[in-house]
Amino acid sequence: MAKSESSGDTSRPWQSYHTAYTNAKAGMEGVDKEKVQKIVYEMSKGSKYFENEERKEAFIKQKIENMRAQFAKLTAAEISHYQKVADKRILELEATRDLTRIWLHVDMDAFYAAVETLSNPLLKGKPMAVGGMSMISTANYEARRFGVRAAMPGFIARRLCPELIFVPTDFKKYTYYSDLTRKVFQKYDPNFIAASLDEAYLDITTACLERGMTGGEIGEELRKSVYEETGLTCSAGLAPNRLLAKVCSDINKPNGQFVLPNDRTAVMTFISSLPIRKIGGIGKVTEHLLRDVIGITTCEEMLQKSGFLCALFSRSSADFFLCVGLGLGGTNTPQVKLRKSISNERTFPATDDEAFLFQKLVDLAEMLSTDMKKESLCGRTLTLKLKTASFEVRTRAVTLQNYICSNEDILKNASKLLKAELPISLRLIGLRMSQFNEDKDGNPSDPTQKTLSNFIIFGDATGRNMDDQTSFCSDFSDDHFTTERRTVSVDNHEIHQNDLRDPLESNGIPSANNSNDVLRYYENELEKNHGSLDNKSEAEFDGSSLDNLKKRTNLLDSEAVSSSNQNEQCFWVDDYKCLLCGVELPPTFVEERQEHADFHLAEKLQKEESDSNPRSPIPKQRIIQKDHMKSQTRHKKKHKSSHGDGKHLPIDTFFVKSNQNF
DNA sequence: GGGAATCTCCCGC
DNA sequence: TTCCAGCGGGAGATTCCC
Repeated sequence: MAKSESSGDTSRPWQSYHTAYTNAKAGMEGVDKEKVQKIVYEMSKGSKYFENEERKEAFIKQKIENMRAQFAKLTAAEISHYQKVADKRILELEATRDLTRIWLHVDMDAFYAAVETLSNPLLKGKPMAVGGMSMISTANYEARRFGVRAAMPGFIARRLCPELIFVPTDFKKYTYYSDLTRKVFQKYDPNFIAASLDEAYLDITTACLERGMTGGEIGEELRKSVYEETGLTCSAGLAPNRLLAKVCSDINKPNGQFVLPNDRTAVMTFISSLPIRKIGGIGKVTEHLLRDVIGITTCEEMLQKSGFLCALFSRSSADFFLCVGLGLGGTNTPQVKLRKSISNERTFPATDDEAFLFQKLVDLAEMLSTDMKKESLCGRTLTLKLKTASFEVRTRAVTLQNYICSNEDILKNASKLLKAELPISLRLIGLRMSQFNEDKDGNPSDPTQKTLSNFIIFGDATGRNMDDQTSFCSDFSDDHFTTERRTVSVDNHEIHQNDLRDPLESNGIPSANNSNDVLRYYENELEKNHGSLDNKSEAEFDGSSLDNLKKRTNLLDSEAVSSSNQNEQCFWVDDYKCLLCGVELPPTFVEERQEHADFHLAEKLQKEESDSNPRSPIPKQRIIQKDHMKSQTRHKKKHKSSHGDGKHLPIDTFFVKSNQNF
């Protein structure tokens, strides 16, 4: 959605609509790019996705503006200083150049699509994509001629190519063929690095020496061997390091290879006109930042403008950019890296149906637990990922006292995180576990370090056992991250923690396989909670459908999970009339009702404040409200900072990639 | 101030 | 008709506690 610098022609707005799939990919030469852009734009315009892309684009624009302002403020003395810093760093990096290794990057051609064609020859020669209407994983070369490519929604792909054949993904099949290719790779480098199912890096220096062959000859032999073993073609790139080998493998795709000699001049010539976007780790955002702030579009310019890179970016980012300019990349075989996290996520039609959302959580917890057990993993940081109906992504994490891997433990903690976000309309839920037990033997460790999480979850930092704390953890008071309130007053009626326990708590967790059970369980819980309120005012409830029940109990439920909804003073007579002032607001006016309730709450607080004895305790509601505001402020601040400060580029990308590619 | 936890962002396949 | 994934990695910023 980049309404970027080039979007001057308002009669052709699609020209500024840049997405991952409007960029050229191998096999897309000759595609009418403008036609594709126009179709993609027309089909996306007005959607929630489109609106979110616009929001994201605005943030990037702001980032660029911030960095431009910094750029403009640089004094002559500062520029001179940073140039010296850069020159020194370039010399240091140059000294690390190693031209003794020969790296080969092998990339299978349209892998998933090729495998599918292999198992169904009728697909041969026809435009085909692997995936579904929502998203396609890859497309064969026939489909790419229409502009269809990976990471494109299927419905757009079909518009571009009406005769497109869709084939569902079958990872078992791809893994099988991937294993076959890896057996071949192993012959050339037993320590090869598998980057994905269809990509690998091989250090073939030893193979070249032992066989008296050049890198190019080995590349040809390896590709032939892969074809013989699998019936699939691949492309290869040969270069002195992984970063360059990766770039090279894309040059003669499909079924070809490119050799970059182990010679400094050859490397520097190769890199000189190379667009920065070709480098792994430089994506859309980084490309825009470098181009629009400093005017860098080629790798060579990284060196020419090295002083500005050092002035505007963090040390590690600048280092990465300078390495790119010098054509340096990884030459050593890195140690085998242990897995850092494991996750599951699922997309579904956007909904705010809490029973549905909790059922999704049940499913995800079970999947995650199964996956963790398969790999003998136990972790202590659980992250809940949410994508709202408007495509906003949120994550909420908790670090636990003990390492966990059981379905029950995951669910118990995940549901607490989710509860704190309700009510919410979501289109995706994900669960990720990290901070694994290092010994990987599945035995829970007992980290005794006192942490904020311990405090939050256990109410103290003594490291008491979770089971001992079950009821407390399930208490909604911990949703407010406080330790003192074990009951909450609702108009003089105390709701005990057990009355409001987590519907997915381990005691009585419904079967993950039976969504009806979950729904029934959830409904029971609603009714239980509701019962407490019934004591207050029978007149409010007319005992009708579950939907009405849910609507009516929403108020109370929300109190239990969100500190923003402390509207105890507000009751809706006949489900639409405020008991306090008589204003009529139907249940569908959720936000308006909330605002109205907040108004009464504020009114009440004001009254309490003026009436209260200065020495008496602060009213509970105020504590809650304050907690909430604090939390809100924190989120707002983060939001602002993460988008407002263009100085620090996410280095991770670079060094994640540098780890992979160097 | 340091360390841990949390959250967001970026990237690639 | 359908209407933008799932997974993994990690840096940087911020907040909080000690």
